[in-house]
Amino acid sequence: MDHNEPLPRYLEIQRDVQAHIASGDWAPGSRVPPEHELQARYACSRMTVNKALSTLASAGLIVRRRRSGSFVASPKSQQSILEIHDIQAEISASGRSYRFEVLKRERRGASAEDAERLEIAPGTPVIALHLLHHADDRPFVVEERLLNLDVVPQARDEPFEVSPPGTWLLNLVPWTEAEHVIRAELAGANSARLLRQDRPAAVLIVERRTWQSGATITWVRLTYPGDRHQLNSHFSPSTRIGA
Amino acid sequence: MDHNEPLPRYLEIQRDVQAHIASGDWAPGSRVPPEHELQARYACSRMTVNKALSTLASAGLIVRRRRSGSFVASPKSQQSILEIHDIQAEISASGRSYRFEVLKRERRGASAEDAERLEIAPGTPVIALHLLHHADDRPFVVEERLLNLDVVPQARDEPFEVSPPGTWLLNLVPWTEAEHVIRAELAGANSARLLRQDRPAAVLIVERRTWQSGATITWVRLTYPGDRHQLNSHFSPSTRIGA
DNA sequence: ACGGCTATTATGTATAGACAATTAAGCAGG
DNA sequence: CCTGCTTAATTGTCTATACATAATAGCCGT
Repeated sequence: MDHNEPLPRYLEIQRDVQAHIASGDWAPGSRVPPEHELQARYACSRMTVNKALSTLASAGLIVRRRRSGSFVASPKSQQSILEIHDIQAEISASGRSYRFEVLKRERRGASAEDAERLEIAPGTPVIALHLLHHADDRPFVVEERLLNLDVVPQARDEPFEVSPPGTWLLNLVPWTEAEHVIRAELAGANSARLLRQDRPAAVLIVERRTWQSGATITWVRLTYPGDRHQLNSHFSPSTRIGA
Repeated sequence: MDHNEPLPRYLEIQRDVQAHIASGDWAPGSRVPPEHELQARYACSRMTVNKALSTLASAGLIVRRRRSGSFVASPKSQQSILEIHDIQAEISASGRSYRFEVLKRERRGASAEDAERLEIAPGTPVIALHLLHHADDRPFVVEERLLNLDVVPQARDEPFEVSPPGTWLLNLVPWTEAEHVIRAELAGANSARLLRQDRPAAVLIVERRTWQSGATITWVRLTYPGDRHQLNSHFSPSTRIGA
């Protein structure tokens, strides 16, 4: 068939550890067994374990410290790779005050549109949200979000009064894949009103989907006033190699 | 000071190889010396060489094949990581016909603005270009570009008649870092005219800078009609590890 | 309590050697 | 000339071991 031949040992170990992390079995911040322990468990040499863990470390899934041991990286560190992200953090980082309001919160079975956006079956329970984020009391971005309750059942009764859903999710669920679609549009009546733009005006629309090992966690559409916001991202081809 | 202590051997080798690639000394497709040769040259064990080369391979800078050896990767493979990219390829891939015209081509000493965009000293020789790309004979995107002749001297007398500069660069120079700034604006008179938009209209502006080991290669501003184009990107937190 | 010394633990790097897997290249036979 | 076999080059993986390095934890003397 596909790969009947056994995986190399280091990959076997690597995936095993990865599975523990992805499943939440080993929570962010918790300790990964030290090399000598894994060595015993998998009956191999320390170099083999080391290769597995070093790879995971360079991929950012775990953090390793001498004498202390290896720890599951907090989702925080993943966020920095995206660089387009947590709105609360983004605003706070620029020294402005942050505030958000929930315009709508609804639990429902997925509509046809919801189902397409989350790549799930219609009728699957979801949470639909509309929010408005403010920076220094000026409207900053409109957020429309769908949450897949099959993947994040914790959201079922979460009121999102303290933390906005983006921040809440980042602290709760590690994601393994993301997709962005970005476009420019003329502001519609509704977003212009919410964002207090004089029409005609341009808006920057970011639609993002996030997955955790294959299952869609959330879909979000962010509508920014074009003249007041821009996206930045800086990256290297893959793992950074040079200095 | 900073790091007086010597680098680990494997990093020393890794950077040495990387330097040969970045400088163009070892062109894309050319062969990297086999492990046993580097082992002799650096007077170390093969595992050390292996670690250096394996890292470069996982970073996509080289490709390794058993029995054949290791080869400098073609910049082509790096391109797929950016995913926002070669306009010619993007249009051709969607089955439309591609055509471009050079509206302006000028060689000059960097102006204050040029200098800031390329992060170079004013007066450094640059090439400034204005282009218009067409898909199926409809205007697709306006390109404004600056090329740093210190890094890419080959561009000095390149007429850009066959390939547009983006494609030309991708095939010539490997990049090690890139930065994007994305925003939405109302179309100005000039871009609306070139892109044949009815005003008011929204445009999506992408500004990209590309570096090769610290030196800015090029700055480019792409202006897309907002209603006819969107950016897509799909990615995992860092290097893909799993299947 | 506080400060500093020491032992211990875990990772980081390196070595020398071994065998496996892949495949290009050359060679022999038709 | 083509076909198939053999050889050899090169990377892939693994082991066992060693020493270096960082940092925690505990101890000790004040």
